Amino acid sequence: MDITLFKRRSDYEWEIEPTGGMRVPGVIYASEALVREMDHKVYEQTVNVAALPGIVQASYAMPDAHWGYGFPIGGVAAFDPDEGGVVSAGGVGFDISCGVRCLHTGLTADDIRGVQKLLADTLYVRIPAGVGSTGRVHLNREEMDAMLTGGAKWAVDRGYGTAADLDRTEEHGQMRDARAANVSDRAKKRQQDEMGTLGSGNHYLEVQEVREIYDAKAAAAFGLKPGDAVVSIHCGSRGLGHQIGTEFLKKMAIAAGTYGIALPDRELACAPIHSPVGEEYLGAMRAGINCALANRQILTHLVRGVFADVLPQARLPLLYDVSHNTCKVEEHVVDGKPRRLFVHRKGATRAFGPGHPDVPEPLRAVGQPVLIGGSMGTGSYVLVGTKEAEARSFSSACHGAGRAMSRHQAYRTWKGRQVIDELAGRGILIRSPSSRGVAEEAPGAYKDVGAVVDAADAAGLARKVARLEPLVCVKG
DNA sequence: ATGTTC
Repeated sequence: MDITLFKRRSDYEWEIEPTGGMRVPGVIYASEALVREMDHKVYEQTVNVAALPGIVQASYAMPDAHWGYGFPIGGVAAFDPDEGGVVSAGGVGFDISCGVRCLHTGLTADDIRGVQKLLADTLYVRIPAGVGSTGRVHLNREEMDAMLTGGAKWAVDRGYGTAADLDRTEEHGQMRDARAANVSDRAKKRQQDEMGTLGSGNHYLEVQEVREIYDAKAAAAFGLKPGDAVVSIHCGSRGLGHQIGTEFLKKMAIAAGTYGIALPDRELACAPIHSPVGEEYLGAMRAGINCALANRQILTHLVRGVFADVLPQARLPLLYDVSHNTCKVEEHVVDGKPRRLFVHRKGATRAFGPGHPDVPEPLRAVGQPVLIGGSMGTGSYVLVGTKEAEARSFSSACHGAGRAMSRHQAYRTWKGRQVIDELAGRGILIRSPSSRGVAEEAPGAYKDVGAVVDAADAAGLARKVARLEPLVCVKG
């Protein structure tokens, strides 16, 4: 990307001054090197979002931003319903409430290495992964609606996990104001056999080792120390979320015309927050959030079952569960005044700072855990929310490494077998139903996640706490 | 991301 397009606010904050139809500035948080590496489409899309009605403060892009459908992936935008603000399905993303949860194990990485192959094989057999994978949980109409309303709480009520898990999940595991009736029969049908499944693409389940601690106080509060083994799960709302996104993009394209909203890009289809379509989407999207929360909760139960058999001394309490594809109603201070805003985070993680009432009490003094998934070879990070991010990004941070190479290019560059062998040589066991998927997810196809989290840290969006490296990875 | 193009 051409760096001269930006006004440099600091080494990690790059402003696009408002011109043309832009109602607010664009702001990209990244190092100069990351901005230069970004696709020019990130610039265009950040500019386009800034032109939407009711946008507040700025159109933001996180350090891992890349080209998405309409909104950039790694985009954050907040809208005020009282100023004509809109909600956009493309501003949430197709995989509604895709996110990451991290579980302690009470074990060390050495404990894992003793049974690493057995653990990898058992996880692979018991955790359904891949395109169209189905699970053991099958929902009739009544249970589907209960799940869409109840989220992770629904799952816990049916024996998949414990009440303590809910204390460590955003929204306490149950998104309010979800409307199962707003979710189409087709979306429900696609999901009826897909609960407790990982899906495909960049979704994964990993057993990881805590390799480095950057913030001793936060790490202690999070219960992380070097050599600890943890389990991270990255997945979302599967076919249901995708179907909701697809249907509402069409409805919003029509609604935008009806309400006379000038769209700089057709993909930015949106509707006023308080319009019938806007409210219908919000109810369905919240049901999609509950689907993703329930899905990760059932997967957690499956993982605990595997550990009970392979490493029965293990205990797997939840550290935290974050979603990085959402639109949520939050109170934020803008120009000294608190306002109720609809915050879209698409490929961006909520990152509440210390003292925020929505951070679980045992963690509140240090801030919300921010879980960042990396690639199979380079590992992942745990960060913590900061006070500064409130003013900088509506308390948001990056969500992952971001692709540096298209899936197709990665498929042409690597063979799945080659990636698996190379990682095995470094002590990382990969299990996947798709050799092509592994090639597409080769570590070399991703940006350097370390550079991304360093930029997030330096920009004050969140602070680095720990780095995790994979021992076992089940890929979809 | 996605019953990998309704």
